[in-house]
Amino acid sequence: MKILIVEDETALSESIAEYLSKQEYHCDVAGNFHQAIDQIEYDDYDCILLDITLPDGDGLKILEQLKEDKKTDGVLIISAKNSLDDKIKGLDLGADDYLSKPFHLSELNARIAAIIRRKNFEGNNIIQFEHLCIDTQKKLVTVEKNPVELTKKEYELLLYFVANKKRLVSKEAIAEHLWGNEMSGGFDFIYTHIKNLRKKLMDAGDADYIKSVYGMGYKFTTQ
Amino acid sequence: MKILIVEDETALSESIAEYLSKQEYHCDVAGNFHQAIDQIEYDDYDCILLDITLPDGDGLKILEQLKEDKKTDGVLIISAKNSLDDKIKGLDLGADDYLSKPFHLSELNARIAAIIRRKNFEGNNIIQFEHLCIDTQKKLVTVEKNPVELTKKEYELLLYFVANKKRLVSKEAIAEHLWGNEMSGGFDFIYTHIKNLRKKLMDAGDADYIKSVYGMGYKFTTQ
DNA sequence: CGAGCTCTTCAGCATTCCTTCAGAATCATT
DNA sequence: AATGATTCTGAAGGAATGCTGAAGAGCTCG
Repeated sequence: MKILIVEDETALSESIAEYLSKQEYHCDVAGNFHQAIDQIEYDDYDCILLDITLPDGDGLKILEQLKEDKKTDGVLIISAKNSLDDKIKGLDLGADDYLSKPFHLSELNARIAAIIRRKNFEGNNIIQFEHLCIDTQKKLVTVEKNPVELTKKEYELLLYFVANKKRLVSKEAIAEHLWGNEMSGGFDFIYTHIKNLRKKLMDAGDADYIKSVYGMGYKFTTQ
Repeated sequence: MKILIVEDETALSESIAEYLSKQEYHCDVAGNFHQAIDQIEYDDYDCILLDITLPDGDGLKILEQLKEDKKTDGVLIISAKNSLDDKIKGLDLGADDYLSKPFHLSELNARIAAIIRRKNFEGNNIIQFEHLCIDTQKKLVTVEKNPVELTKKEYELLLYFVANKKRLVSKEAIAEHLWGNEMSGGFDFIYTHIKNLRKKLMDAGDADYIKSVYGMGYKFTTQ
């Protein structure tokens, strides 16, 4: 579960990040408007904590941007402005919830849990990424509505990629995740599995989701 | 790790510098208001030890200056004035911590370690410098929001430059850092890597961050 | 036990990157 | 301006990494 914290007061964002990290969330912090836009552009988050009062651009503008990209799911607004007006504006723009400063971390935690629960329930165990669709209950994978038949390892590999979509993952990380760091020789089997997964996905649609990064690893993304 | 010590009592500043140097910190000393301002302007520090009671200007003024430049991160105030009033003033102006004279060097060390740890945690994901943005987790580099694809060595080189931004770095230092002082011939590979890195950064944005200083080395900075 | 599938190993090939080098360009000094 | 030192550039060989297809090993199920 990845959470983006958009907050200019470093003391606050830090303590939130520290607290949430202990709750097994993976946190990124953006301290200003531009960082936030960049992060949102390059990664997908399960939940975004958004401070409306940022120094270099109104947090509401970020929300507008998110609305354009249809990514407003899971946005929780944090703000010192607890006027009804702001609250309405925020929720109008598609935010999921609203929390006024100051707040207890435990309450924040509860709200986040609620948002994520709702998102998961809504998504009904179906993970979607571009034209790729994974039904984790039926273990059914489709690309552009064409079914893709994967082996167990290929399926696990795909899930790992999707869970870390748009992120660079090293071969070591993949190996550790799929084989539990019992590695004998080199990374030959990873090459083979990736080759096979790639082929199956490209046969179904014709986009190569798996990008190789020389000397670094792989990145599951578009283009 | 670079630390600036702003302190007029040379006996004290010297013993601090000596102690911290042994802890693998790189120390600069400023003995008065103007020296401090110059140093801060010229270089970036991971931590600034600031004595409030300076002869030619109040240390708090330095803090105000730092606040204007938004560089108050990592400031540790040292002062004989241990009144609550001064403490509050200092922390209000954005200082991270406050230490009253006299103090044990070991305590100073602990506080510095805490500050640097916190700063690193903060900067965990994103390093930003002008229009350059480096996400160290995703290993994603952007200039003016354009992604820049770097090779391993180029990426390491960039990280080294950014870690020593605004500082003159010699070819020898770069070589030692990237190749671990196993050098065969001249510095031809550095030339090549810098050329390539420069080209990629300038293709993405159009500012040359890497300034060559004839006979000295390089400086990563603007203009 | 053996057919069918999956996982792993391996060797050869392809790609990308690192380094080297020579010549051109730049700079400081005379 | 001329000189020598330093830096930049583009091209090319070699090293490292990744990809591919095929074949063997392991597993499951009738």
